[in-house]
Amino acid sequence: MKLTKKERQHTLQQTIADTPFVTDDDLAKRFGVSVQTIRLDRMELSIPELRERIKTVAEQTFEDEVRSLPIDEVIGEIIDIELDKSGISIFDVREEHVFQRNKITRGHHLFAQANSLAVALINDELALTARANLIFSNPVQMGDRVIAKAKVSHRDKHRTTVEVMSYVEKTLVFKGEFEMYRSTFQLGEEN
Amino acid sequence: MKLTKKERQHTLQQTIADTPFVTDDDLAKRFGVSVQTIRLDRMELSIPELRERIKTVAEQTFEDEVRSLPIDEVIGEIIDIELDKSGISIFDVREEHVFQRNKITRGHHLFAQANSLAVALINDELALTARANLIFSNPVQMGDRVIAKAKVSHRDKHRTTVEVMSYVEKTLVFKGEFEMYRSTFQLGEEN
DNA sequence: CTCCTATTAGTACCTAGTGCTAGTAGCGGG
DNA sequence: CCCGCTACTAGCACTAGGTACTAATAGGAG
Repeated sequence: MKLTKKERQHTLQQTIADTPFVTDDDLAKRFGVSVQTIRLDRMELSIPELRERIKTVAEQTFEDEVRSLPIDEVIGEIIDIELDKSGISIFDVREEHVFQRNKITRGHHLFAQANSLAVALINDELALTARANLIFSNPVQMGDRVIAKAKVSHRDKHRTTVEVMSYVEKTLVFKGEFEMYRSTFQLGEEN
Repeated sequence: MKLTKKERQHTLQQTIADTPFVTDDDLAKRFGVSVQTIRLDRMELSIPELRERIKTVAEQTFEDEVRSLPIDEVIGEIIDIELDKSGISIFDVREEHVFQRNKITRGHHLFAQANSLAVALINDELALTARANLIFSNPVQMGDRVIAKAKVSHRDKHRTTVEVMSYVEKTLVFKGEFEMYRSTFQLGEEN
């Protein structure tokens, strides 16, 4: 038996969300209705045409790429940064970041957020972590928003020490001291 | 004065690389030639049409999204383990684990491997990292195989200390001391 | 029986092209 | 001076994957 309009529209929405590169023609065949019906459905649900959907996805990538040039490969979103001084990043803990059994955030994600932020802070061509001292003071649950605050505490010719404190609400959940190695040649101008 | 064919084609290639969402019409106006000339240029340079370019970018994103989900559970492959005593895991460094600029492994992947191994060693329901002391003694390149060896060095009622040494060939690249917190209630069977 | 909803069919038009044929402008060689 | 070559331009038919619109039909509720 065929689906009702409501059922079909609901399924349609799901199908397009899962496989956005599908044409009206494909959909019509899949649901056993005419192309026009699919078009009416899309209109009612305000789903744009295939080309617009593809374009949106592509534009997203392009924006991401442009944005990710300087603040490259960061875990968590950097919301404020002053090079060689301080920075703040946000990391929302989702399903894939926790232990399945107890829904507690796996330590390496907190480390990754803090370490990424520390790397981003360094105003040099090359920045590598040389040493780190970590304290995981409180477990972080799924759904928590972790705010990491980093501050450069010491700096000499080749080494920069960064202190990162990560909080959920007002609670300190992680503290890390990162000794970062910098390359000698500095670029000076950066954005 | 106008550009020669060679100059135009070279600039065209650059322009499309920079702004892939540009139509032949736009390009024709930009270079002061006809649309047909642009089409001939694209053919000679085997540059696909706008829609194909957009589609390629979009497909890339879509694949990336799927791929980026599982930074999951155990990082690296555990090849030997004796609970509460010692363990070994292998981690092959690929493209997605390194900094784009210098192809050096990002620190959090080495941490993740070591920390995962430390967690796996603990024969308890709940194992959380409480503290860690890390030394990244040598940079790890793309393509390297990192072998992490973990050993339990100390154990009391609630805490277990695990020492992890990671090597590429015979070179120590990472050393970590993990203080792990265990839950009291033990299950015995685990994998 | 009539109104309403759901669906289908068909037309004109759009964009950003491909594929093809044909024409022109300028230049060098014989 | 015409011949041939390269570079460029123009036009037409056709394509996919649509939009926008009109019209027709089937089936049920009141």
